[in-house]
Amino acid sequence: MSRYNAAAVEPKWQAAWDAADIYTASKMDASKPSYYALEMFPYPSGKIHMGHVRNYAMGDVIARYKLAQGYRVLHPMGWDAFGMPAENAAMEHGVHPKGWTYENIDAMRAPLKRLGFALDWSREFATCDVAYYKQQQAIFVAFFENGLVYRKKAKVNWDPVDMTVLANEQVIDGKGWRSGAEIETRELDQWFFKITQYADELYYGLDALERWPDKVVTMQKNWIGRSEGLQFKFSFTKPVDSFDGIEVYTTRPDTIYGASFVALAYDHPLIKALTPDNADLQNFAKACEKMGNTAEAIEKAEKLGVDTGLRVQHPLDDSITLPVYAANFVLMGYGTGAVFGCPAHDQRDLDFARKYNLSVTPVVLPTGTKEENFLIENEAYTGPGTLFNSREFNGMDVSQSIGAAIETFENLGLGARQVQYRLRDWGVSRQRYWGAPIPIIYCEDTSCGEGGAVPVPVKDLPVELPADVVFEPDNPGNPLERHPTWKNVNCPNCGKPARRETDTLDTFADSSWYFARFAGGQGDGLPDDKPFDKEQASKWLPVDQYIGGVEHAVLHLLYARFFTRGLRDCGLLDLPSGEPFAGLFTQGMVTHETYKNENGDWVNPDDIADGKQISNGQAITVGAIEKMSKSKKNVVDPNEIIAGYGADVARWFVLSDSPPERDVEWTESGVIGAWRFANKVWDMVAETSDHQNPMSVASGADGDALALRKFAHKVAERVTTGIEGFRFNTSVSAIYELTNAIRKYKTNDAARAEALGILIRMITPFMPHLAEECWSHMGGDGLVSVAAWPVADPDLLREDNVTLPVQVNGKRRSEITVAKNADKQSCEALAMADEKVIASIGDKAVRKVIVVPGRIINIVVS
RNA sequence: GCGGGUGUGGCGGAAUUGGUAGACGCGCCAGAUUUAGGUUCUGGUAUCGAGAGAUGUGGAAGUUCGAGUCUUCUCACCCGUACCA
Repeated sequence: MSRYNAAAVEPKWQAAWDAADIYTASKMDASKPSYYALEMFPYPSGKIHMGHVRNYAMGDVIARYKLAQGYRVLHPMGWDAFGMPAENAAMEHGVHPKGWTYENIDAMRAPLKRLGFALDWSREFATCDVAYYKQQQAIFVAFFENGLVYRKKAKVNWDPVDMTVLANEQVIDGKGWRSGAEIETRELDQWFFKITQYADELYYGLDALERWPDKVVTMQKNWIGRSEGLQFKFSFTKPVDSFDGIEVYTTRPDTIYGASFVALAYDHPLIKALTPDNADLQNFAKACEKMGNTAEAIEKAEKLGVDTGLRVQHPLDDSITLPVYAANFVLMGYGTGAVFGCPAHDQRDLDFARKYNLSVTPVVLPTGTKEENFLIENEAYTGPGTLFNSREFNGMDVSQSIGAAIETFENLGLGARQVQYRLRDWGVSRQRYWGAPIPIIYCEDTSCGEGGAVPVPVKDLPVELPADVVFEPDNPGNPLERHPTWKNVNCPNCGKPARRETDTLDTFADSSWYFARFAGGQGDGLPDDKPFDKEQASKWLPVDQYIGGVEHAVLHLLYARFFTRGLRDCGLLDLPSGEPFAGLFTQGMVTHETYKNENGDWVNPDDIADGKQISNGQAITVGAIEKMSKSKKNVVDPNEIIAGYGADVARWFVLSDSPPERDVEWTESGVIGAWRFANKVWDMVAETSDHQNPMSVASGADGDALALRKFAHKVAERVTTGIEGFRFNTSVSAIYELTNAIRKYKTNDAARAEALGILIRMITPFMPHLAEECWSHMGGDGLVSVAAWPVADPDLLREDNVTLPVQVNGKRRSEITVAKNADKQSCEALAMADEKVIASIGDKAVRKVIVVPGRIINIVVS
C-alpha cells in the first residue's frame, strides 16, 4: 500500500485553492445567504501554539461547512498587534516594537497558511497598521463628539520605578510586577469611555443572546452588577458645616427599622472633612490605604471603624438616633460610599455591631419560626420571611415589603428608587508607546475646547507614532513623553501653542471593532477614508459565529458590545440590537503532561526517553496535565507536528476525542491514531482504481449495498447535527464508524463509491487536503472544498424493521424484531412468545405490559 | 462566602423528548502476516462469577413499568468572583 504523503499533498492543494480564489468573500456569489465566521484574532507573539490550531480549526470547520452548504462565507484573519510585549522586547533586546511586531506577524502567517484554513486573507490587517489606528482615532473623535468620551481625574496604580500606570492585574501584593516597586496611588487625568451609559442595555441585551454560553452571560451580568434599591438621606441631629445629611443606598430598605448605625468610607467627603481635626480618623485613613486589596487580605480583614461622634436621625422616626462611623468595609466607589447597618440581617454589619457593641434588632422573622424562638447570635439572617418590629411594614413578606418601603420613602419625599451598577467607566489612557495615540491636543488656552482639550480634526488624522523613539531599560516611562518634538503642536482650534496627548489607547479598544473593519471592506480592499463601509458592515454583522477562549468572557466581549452600540449611536453602523456577536463559543485549552527531573526542574518531553532525562540521565516524574506553557516546558510546537504528520492530522487530532468546550490533552499516541486514520482513508480511496464519481447515487442497490447506503446516509445525518451543535467529537466518531463500515464492505461497486463520496465530503471541513486528494483520485468534479454538503436521503433514514428490547421488571431479557409500524398487540404477543422471556417470567403473574412502539417493551410481573 | 460547571471502564469520551449504558478513539490481551524498527489485518476487552447470572454512570434517598438523564439532600474537583450595601 502507498503511504499518504501529506508533505507533498498539502502544499499542492493550498496552491490550488489560492489559484481558484475560493475563500475570498468578495468573489463569492452575492445572491447567496451570508455567514460571518470569526475566531478571536491572535496576538503576534511570534509563534503559533496548539491553542491557535484548535481555535482556528474549529472556526474552519464552521466556515467550510457553511461554504459547502451554499453560504457566502466571510472568514477573515488579522493581528491584534499593539501591546506591552513589543515594548518589553524593545527594552530588552534593543529592537523597535514595529519591526519586532511585523516580523512576528510574518513568522506566524506562514504556519497558519500551512494549516490550510479557508481564510479570506484579502482583508488581513494588523491593529498597528497606520491605516487601522487612523480609523480608530476617527472613532475616538466620533465618540468624543457624541459624549461617549470624557476626561477626569482618577486613582491609578502608579509604579514609581517604571514610571507608568499599571493595571490592577499587574499589581502583585502591592508591588509592581516588573519593577517590584511599592505601588503608589496617584490621581491622574485619564480618558474614559462612557460604558456606563449603556449599563442597562448591556445588561438586558444579554438575555437575547441565545447562542452565548450561560456561563459568559452570567459573568457579564455579575460584572455589570445591576441592583435595584433605595437612595435616601439621613439628617444630622446637629448641623454640620457644608453637609446637610448623609446619602445612603440600600437594596434592603425593608430592614430600616433594624438600622443601628450609619457607616461611611474613610475617603467619603464627610469623613475627609472631619479627618484633619481627628487623630483617630487620620490613623484610620492611613490603615485603610495600606490595606491590601487581594482576595486573601479582604477575607482576613477585621471589620474596623471609628465613631465620628456625629449622630443622625432615623428617617421614619426622628426620636431614634444612630451613630455615624467611618468603616473600612464601606467602599467609596460603590453607591454613595455610605450605608446604614442592619446587623440582624447582614453578616458584615453584624460583625461590626458585635465589635462596637451596637444594638441588634431583628426585623425579618423566618417563615414558621416563633418570635420568642428567634435569636440572632453571631449569624445574620438573610433569608426570606415576614417583617416584624417594623411598625407599618409588620406582617409583610420580604419580597413585598421592599417595594412598600421604597414607596413610603418616595411618598414622604425622603428618597427615591435607584438602580446601581458595579460597572465603572472604562479608563483607556495608557502611558505607553506601542498603542494608538489618543487624538487629543491640549491648548494652552484652557477656554479652548473642553478645558483646553481639543480633539484632532478628522482631516488631520492619523496622529502617527513617531518612529524615532528611544527605549531605555533604565528609564522606562513613556518614550512619547520623552520625544523632543512630537508633542509640540499648535492648537487646531485657535492656533495657539499646544501639546499632544502622549498617552495611547488601551489595546482592548483595538479589538473592540476589528470585526467591523473586516466586514466593512469594499471591493478588493479596506477603506482608508472611514473605519468601515457602513452598508457592508451592517450587512455582515452581527458575526454569526464567534470562537475564542473563555478568558475574554468579560473584558473583550463587553468592550466590543459597548463599541458596537457607540458606533451605532454615532451613526456609523446600522445594527439596531447593538450586539456584535450573535453566536459565541468558548473553546477549551490544549493541555499536555508535565515532567520534572530529580532537581525538580521542568523537563521538555523531547528530552525524555524510557523515563529518564536524555541530557543527564535523571529519573523523570510525571506531573499534572496542564495548559501548554513555556515555563512548564510542556509545549508541543505545531510546526513540528505539521512537518512530521501534516496539517490535517494536527487539525483532526485537536477536534477529536474531547468536546470542543473542554480541554483536550495532547498525546503522542492520539496523534498517531489520527495519522493512522488519515492513512486508512487514503488506502480505501487509493484502492478504488476505476474512478467512480464520488457524487454518484447507487439508487438501485439492495442487500448489503443498500445497508451500506443506509448507514452512510445515517452517518451524514449524525455528522451534520454534530457540527451544528458544536459537538465535533461526535462528528468525528460517526466518521470513524462510516470508515469502518466501508472497509468491511469489500465490493467495489456504486454503493461503495457513494459512501466514499459522502465520507470525503464530510471530512473536508476537518482534513481538507486529504479530502481534495481523495476527491481528485475518485474523479470528482472541481474542488471538494466547494462541493455541496451531503444531505441524507430521508427514504434511506427510514427503517422498516426495528429491534425492540424486551424487559422483564425493567431488566433486559431478550429482543424481538418487528415491523416499524407494528401495533402494540402484535408486539406484546411476539414478546410473550419469546423463549427467554417465558423463562424469565417463570411462574410469576404478569401484571402489566408496557409497549412503547419503536422503543421498548417492558413486562411487569410479581 | 457567592455564582457557574463537571463527576460514566485503565484513559479521552458516547448515550440532546426518561426507553438495550459504555458508541468511537487510545491503551491493553490473543492470533495472523510481515519483520528490524511511529507496520498491517482478525478477534477480544465495564466489574464479579467456571456458569446461569448478579452488579454497575461520585454517594444517599425519592418519582416511575423503566432513571446516566427528573426531584431532594450530600461529597469531590474545576472555573469565575470577591467587603457591591
